[in-house]
Amino acid sequence: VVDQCKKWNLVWVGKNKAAPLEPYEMERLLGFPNNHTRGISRKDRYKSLGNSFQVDTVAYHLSVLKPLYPKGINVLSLFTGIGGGEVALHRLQIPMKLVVSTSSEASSSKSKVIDELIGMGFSEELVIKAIQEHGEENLEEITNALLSYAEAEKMHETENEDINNNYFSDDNDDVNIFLGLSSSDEENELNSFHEDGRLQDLIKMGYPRKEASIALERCGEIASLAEVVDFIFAAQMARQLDEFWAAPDEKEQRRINEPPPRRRKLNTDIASDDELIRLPNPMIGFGVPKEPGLITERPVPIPNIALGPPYFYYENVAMTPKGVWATMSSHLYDIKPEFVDSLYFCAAARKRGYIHNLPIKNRFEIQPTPHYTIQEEFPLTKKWWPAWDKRTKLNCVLTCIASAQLTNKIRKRLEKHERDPAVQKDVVDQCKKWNLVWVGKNKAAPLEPYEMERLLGFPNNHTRGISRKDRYKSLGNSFQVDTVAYHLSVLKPLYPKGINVLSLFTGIGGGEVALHRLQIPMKLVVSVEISEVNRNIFRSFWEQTNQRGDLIEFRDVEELDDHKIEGLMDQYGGFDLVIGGSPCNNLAGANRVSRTGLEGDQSSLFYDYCRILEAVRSKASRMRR
DNA sequence: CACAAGATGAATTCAGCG
DNA sequence: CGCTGAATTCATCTTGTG
Repeated sequence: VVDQCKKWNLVWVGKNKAAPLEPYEMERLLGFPNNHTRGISRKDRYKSLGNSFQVDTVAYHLSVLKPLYPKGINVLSLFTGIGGGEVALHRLQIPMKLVVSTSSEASSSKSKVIDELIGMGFSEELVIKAIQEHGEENLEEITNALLSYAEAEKMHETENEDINNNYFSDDNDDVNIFLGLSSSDEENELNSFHEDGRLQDLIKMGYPRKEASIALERCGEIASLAEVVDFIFAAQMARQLDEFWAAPDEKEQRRINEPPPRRRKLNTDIASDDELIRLPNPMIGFGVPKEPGLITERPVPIPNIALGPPYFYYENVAMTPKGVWATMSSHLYDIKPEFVDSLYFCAAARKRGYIHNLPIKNRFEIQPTPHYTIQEEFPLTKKWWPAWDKRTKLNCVLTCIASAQLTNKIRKRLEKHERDPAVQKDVVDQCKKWNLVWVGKNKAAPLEPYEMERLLGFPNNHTRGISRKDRYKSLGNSFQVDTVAYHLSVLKPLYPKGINVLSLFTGIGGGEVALHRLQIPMKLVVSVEISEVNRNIFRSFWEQTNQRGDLIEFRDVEELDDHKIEGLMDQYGGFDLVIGGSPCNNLAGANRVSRTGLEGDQSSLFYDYCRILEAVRSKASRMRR
């Protein structure tokens, strides 16, 4: 195994889980700023990074230039690549008055060269001006033009200061003052990225050790100190607000679940009127933290037959074909679904319906809470976010992402017509459609898997070790952990000693992660999941978090017949929670091919959820007798 | 075989308005 | 109440490449 690890340069990212480096990790190893190569295909990122300088080494050699050229240097950069030399000079704080860059890769490097010119030490206005005057095709003329500009540029030397300091993180002015560190100290600080170091600093700054270490765990090791501080601060704010909302006034609560007091028009549809379930607006279910409209009693009480325990929790997409939720509700004891949009819990929308028989009083959030806006969740994007892109929330995380070509197209369009409102609107539309974030000048890129993990409330690297495509698919199909945890939080006081969980369609274990983060011990988890990669991820999580309970895995819901269920319940004393979200393939709006409704090939597995739930409930009632 | 890229709309909701 | 346009959406399939 070690031989293989050496051969392929693997690192250990989980129990028995060795994975190749991610592009952003290579960037760090080679001394590049975060996201330096982002916006091109993964393959190209590896290729470019593999062909690049190690910045610290080169910088060591180049450092002798610093006293020689206090006012800056002119650079002719051959075979520039991703600009390792320029990055080295930049980090040495040697001003680059001029960079003329050439590259042997003609086709793909043109815009890359332009990016270098802009990103490294050159005034962006000048580069844009040169491009506009000479067309982006003619590299020679552009560089000539820049040469002549350079003369004029000599006058104001210190102009470029604000382009600097995009290393590793965001605008950390506040933290800087707070820590009382000089900027060079801080750079070393951030550069070392030592976990203990960051923890020590946080404690020194007066944060409780536990809070600090939770925040570190949640933010992940690539987060800067500033990000972590931000995170803790937001969590503290959230707690205060939580206390504020803990005593809700019972008056203004009627606008929640489908209030229409009068009958609608006479209508001959088969499944209309009572059958038709309308989505609430705003989609806050029985209430969400930090928003008005919290209620503590269900408007429609749970039928006696469905009262828990055992409790159950069913989830699926909110926007289904018509009548689907009415059908699902009718098969789940006529309980009205609770529709919640996860944008009230994190920085991304996720409209989902939940049918459950849990109490809804005294819910609480898990700490620390995620950030509520894109720019706070991903501070690195703040620097590049155009003023005309008004988004503060992302759209729903799906199973597919945009190609790197789209990033390229967007950049080229913006380099030409940055100020054209029509182009801006078109770009924003594309960004919304593909859920892009700004990671560089004119550079809008899709989210990385680890960023999706953060958005959805999973620990860093939760899905690591499988192919990128599978990571996106598994994450797109998952719960938003904070949302689910908010609903499940009522179980905590009920089961201080832990619970037995039957987890259907486990996926990557969103429900279990929620329980884990609620610190509700899981004495037993019986998990059913068809996909092998997902089972591996979940088992990894189980081992990594040192769970003491038993984990029993099944592949298919078909395997779980009444006999097996009763056997398990006899052996372990029954289940306390049945949790799962059945496949949404045939219900989801993004499906152009087989959106065939609840009776579709995969989505019809909903009926297996019902069958198994009923088996569990009837056995439980017999066990009580 | 794995993966990246590209092509492939419709169902549903909602705000706004007459 | 009906209309219109805009916005959103836990995706699938084929093809080319290495």
